[in-house]
Amino acid sequence: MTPYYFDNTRFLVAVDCIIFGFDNKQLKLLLIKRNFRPQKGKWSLVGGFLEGGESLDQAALRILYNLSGLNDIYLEQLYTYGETERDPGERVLSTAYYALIRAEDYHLPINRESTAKWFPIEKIPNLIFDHNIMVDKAMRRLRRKSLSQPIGFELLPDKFTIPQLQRLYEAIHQRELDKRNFRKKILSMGLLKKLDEKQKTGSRKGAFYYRFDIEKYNDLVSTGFHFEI
Amino acid sequence: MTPYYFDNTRFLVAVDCIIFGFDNKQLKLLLIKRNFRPQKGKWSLVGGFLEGGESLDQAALRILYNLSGLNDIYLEQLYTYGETERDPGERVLSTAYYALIRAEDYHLPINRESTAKWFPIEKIPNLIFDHNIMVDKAMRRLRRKSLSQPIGFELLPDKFTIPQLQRLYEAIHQRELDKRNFRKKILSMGLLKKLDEKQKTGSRKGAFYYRFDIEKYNDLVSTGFHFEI
DNA sequence: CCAAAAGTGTTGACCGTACACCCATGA
DNA sequence: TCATGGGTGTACGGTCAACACTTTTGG
Repeated sequence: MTPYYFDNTRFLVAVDCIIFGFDNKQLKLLLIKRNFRPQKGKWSLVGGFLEGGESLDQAALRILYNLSGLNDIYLEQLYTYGETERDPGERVLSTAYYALIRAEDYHLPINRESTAKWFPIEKIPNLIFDHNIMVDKAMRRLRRKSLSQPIGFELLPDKFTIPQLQRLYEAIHQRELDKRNFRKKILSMGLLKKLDEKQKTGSRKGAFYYRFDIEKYNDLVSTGFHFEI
Repeated sequence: MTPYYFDNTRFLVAVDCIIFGFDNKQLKLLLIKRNFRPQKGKWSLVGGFLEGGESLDQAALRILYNLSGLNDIYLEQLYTYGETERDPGERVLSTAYYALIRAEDYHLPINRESTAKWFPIEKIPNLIFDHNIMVDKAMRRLRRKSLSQPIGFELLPDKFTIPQLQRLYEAIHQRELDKRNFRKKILSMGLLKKLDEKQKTGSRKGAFYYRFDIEKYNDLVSTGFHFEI
């Protein structure tokens, strides 16, 4: 590579991840206790610095993999924060990503147990720098996306019940939904395959499991599809 | 400032602007002929490198100001492109912004006349690097935003007529709209103030001018407002 | 047999869409 | 007087929201 641009300033670039999870009741966020300066000991998003040979997306995947051991995480770039004083230590740009992970897939690595913790989204503590702003933006994006794309399935196990899915949407939108209308709407899209199996925990009667029909989804996407809860 | 992060790689960061304009018929994009290597002579978005003391937003404003002399431009960050090989000259991250400018406000500076040019959005040439991808994303964002926020007013003069506004929405969405339904919808939001003055060019009868009612808009925004065309 | 969650339909209000004719005026 | 774009109302169909009772079964 020939260097063309020698004269220009170079910058540190961080990647910070807003990691959402769902435990069948609450929408949660994974935070860590920062173990280096500045602001050591305060809660923060999971993050790291962009390295020389990797793209931004790759850096986000690396950071998530190091934390969780998971590889196939739903991930989307959110925004890049570029205020000059956002990190009091030194000037750092930060590209924020948000991730959706299935609680069941996730097991905290032993070496993280002491420092990483899930927080319900209504109880996020004060975070370092501009991280609370990032969380707010991620929350708004998740709400919006969940209305026009079936993004919620990334937060649920492979097999799930309609009441489970409804609780997820209620957690994302922080309001109660009518179960008749919800079921009607969801099923009318034709994206769920009903299984012959029932979930027996959580109720006497039991709720049928469903599976997300990814093939039908891809068909619909390719024909310009839009769905609303 | 104490340096905390010495060990990490630093990166060149560019800011590229997708500049939309509207001339009462077509939606247009302002492009420039690149006058430095690599890929000198090819069409490109307007851009520049982020400098030491400025935020990303400030860099975008500086770049727009240098090109147009305009200060109060509608500007929004779009996405940050971080592939390692996106610039064949050397590794450069690029944060893309999109801007909406009123054609009437804009006069090309003399020194740019030979190199900057408006292109109708249906006729965008091949651009350098990943700039066509940026343009596509900006176009989709503009379409989406125009449905939920009255963003279109940024592209029109202070006083405008309903048919003018309709032509803008038709250009953004690339489909024809019914004029009765459009007028009904737009006026029902109560965001337009009718003036006592008519535009006499463009038709025999003349069309009443309207002005965007920013105060009512702010009221509505603060009460959680959503509008669709 | 009872508590607790799953499952099921109907109706009225509202909204989006389709559609055709008159108006004002400059040339 | 005529060509051109501006301006207006109605009716239909589909979608959203509100609403209450029955089913299943483990304890």
